[in-house]
Amino acid sequence: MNLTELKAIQLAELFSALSDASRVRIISLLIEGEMSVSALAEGLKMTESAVSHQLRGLRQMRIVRARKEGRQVFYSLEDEHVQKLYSMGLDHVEYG
Amino acid sequence: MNLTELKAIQLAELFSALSDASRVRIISLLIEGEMSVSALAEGLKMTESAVSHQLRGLRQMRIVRARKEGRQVFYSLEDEHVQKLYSMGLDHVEYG
DNA sequence: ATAATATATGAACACTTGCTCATATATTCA
DNA sequence: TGAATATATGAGCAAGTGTTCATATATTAT
Repeated sequence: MNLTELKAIQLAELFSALSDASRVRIISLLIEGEMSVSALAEGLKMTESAVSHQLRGLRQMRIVRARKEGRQVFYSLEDEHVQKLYSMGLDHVEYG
Repeated sequence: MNLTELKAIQLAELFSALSDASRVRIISLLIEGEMSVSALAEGLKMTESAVSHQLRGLRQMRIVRARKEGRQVFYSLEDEHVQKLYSMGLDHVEYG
């Protein structure tokens, strides 16, 4: 297949989105529907700042999308690709 | 789904296997069949030491398997899970 | 306007990661 | 046995990551 270095880097970046337990947990919540930063922070027992920092990275990778409503910002998954990767990975961890 | 912290960590570890361009390229070569450390090093233009260090990590994550033959060690993918993650990720990068 | 609330951001720091270089181990060959 | 070859490993280091803490920005309520 002779993967180009560029694509190797892009692939690595994509998988990096799920290479941290906090981000995995954020995504696992967003799979169930959109959530505000503070709701995520409470659900994950993380500070809002830490969640916000992670969301920023996920936003830049186009993994999540932000929707502002008043002073809250609701995040949701950008598309179904990451969700598919997530569930395939979970299968591997659970029954692999 | 209420992902446990343990599973979040395991998932993150699994995706970490593919979160670095060198490892992605190693895996992309191993998808085509088993290879010795030196063949990988040459194909990837990496030192054998660097390749060996990465293979060690992949071995510990049970992503690759080692088969010794004389003084060479041939590596191959442990199962098809990672290959599936890889090709799904590649789809996303190429047409996503 | 002022205060309160929700989120974002930057700096700082501890921790991790991936490499190089030197060295060790194992195997084959002379 | 000793030299050569293939791989593995440990130390050290530069670069990257994820958090906290302080502060900034935006929005709403009084």
